Amino acid sequence: MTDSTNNSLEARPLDFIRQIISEDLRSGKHQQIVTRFPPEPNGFLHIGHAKSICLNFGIGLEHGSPCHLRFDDTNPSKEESAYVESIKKDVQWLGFDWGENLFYASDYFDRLYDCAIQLIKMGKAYVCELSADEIRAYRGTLTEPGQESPYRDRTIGENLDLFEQMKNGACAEGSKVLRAKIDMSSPNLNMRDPVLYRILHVAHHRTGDKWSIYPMYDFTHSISDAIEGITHSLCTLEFEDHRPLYNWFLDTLQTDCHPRQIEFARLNLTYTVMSKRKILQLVQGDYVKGWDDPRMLTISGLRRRGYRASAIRKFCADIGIGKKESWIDMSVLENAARDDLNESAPRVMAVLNPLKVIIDNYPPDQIEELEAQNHPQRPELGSRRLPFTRELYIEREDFMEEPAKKFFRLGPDREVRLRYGYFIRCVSVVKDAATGEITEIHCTYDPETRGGSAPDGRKVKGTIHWVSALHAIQCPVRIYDRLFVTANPDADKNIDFKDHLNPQSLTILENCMLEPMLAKAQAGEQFQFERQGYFCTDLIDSKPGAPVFNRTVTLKDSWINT
RNA sequence: UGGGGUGUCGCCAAGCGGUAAGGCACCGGGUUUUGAUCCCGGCAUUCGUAGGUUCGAUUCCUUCCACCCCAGCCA
Repeated sequence: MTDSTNNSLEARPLDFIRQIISEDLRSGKHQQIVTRFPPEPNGFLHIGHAKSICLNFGIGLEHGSPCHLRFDDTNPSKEESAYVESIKKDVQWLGFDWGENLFYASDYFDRLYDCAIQLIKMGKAYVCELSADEIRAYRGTLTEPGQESPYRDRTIGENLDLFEQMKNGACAEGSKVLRAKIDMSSPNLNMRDPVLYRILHVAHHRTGDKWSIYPMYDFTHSISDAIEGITHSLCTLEFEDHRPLYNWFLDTLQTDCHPRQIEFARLNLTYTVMSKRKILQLVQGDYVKGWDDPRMLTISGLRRRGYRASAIRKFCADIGIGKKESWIDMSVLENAARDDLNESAPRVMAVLNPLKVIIDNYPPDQIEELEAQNHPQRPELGSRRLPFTRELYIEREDFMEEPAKKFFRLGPDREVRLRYGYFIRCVSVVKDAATGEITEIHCTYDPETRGGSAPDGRKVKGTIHWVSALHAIQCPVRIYDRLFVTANPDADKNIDFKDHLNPQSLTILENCMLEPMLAKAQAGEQFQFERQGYFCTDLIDSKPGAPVFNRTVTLKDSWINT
């Protein structure tokens, strides 16, 4: 099994980035490669980040080369150390290891400052006192060139002096910025004298109040990559326009290392939103219960939902890497979870919506123990014993008083198999006189069919799950569904994406009846509830002896589609 | 109307001048004490468009079309 998994992985063709890397190694351009995952600690990681993590760390694993984890912490007004911790936890949980290579852009603030001084001395940077609005106005438009700032031709000495003042906290926020002197008429707006440093009188979660100026992304990122000896700097498509600027910094400063920036398409998934801004709105507006709400496609939400890291890695491998703006169907993610859990999750019986069954001809005080396999395809996972008694619960959906045409389950005078139990036949139905609701059904069992097969060879169309009423444990099960009802919640700019929220994304079932061994389930343990889906005990809300279950994903169901 | 990108099956995605891999989804059939899994089979004479080069083009050239990104002192 492991072999076939490896083979299929090896058989997978290389994506365009891995092709470039292979060629760089083959040609001798690089002896070793170094990649990096550079998150900004301003939120939790989500499935889109997982794509980048699997790419960067995956390449590292494939080549026995390092992949750095570097926090791009240059905007203290939005960043927190709590996010740093959650990001480290999630990357680790996904199964990746940065080893000694944990870095922060803020560690480079001194060197970045030196680079800025260097640019000023080269006449390639200047202190500009235009306001933010003026800078925008001077930048020009997409079709018209910009105008040069009146401060553009200050002397080097003047610039040095003013930048020093900015650094010392002598200037008000917004009063000055340091800008690169490139080309105000460049068709690429990023080259129109981009801002390098802005004044921010904000304490930084790592450097405290040492700085009152903070470097901007483009400047910081390119130099940080060079400092760390990154060979391939992988980022998403929207940075394509920034590549000339990335290169300009490294060329102008003549750094020893000049990484190659390569852009790939970010992940879009149907029935969800991926932007941090929107995810933050869902959290802060209490549309979900926190960053790790199991409906969220954050790494922590998926973990709580019951996804294993291996499922997320498989998903990332399945979707590939390209430059085309793509929308991956949610079913691909769900399928990755099923595939992964099908192999590993022990099978168990759980009745979500109980209907009492009384077996009239079963001795009232008798308790039998019936053997059930933990995983029919993997006998090495062993078996367990299930108590069988006169009163049971079955799934309400498994009984129809007037069975539909292809309904294989229980109905009046119909016989079905209780999984690992007996064949039972329904003999009568009891209803609530007032509501007409079925309150219990009476059946008879065939003692000859113990274990589930008939000596006379007769067949039965359906096998249903059950649980002994006397022994079942009652506990809540949370049924999660997709968070949005439309495939692309933010397709229409005139409609708030939150209007597409699925009101049924969470249903809490309070009196589910589960087989007794589940009382001992450990937090985070995954199971297959036979014929229902994959479920796990909630990491947060489960108490010892009182588990709370979350539905990770349903089983495929060809009946429901008929 | 400036610049940068992208267009191969419903959704992803291989293909790198020699006659369209694979996954998801879907549809058949088989096995099955989970209507699950598993197993077989089907699923683009066609690669955004129109031309050109070539014995031969999804792959090279040109035209046009469509879509995405860029005017933060965010990343």
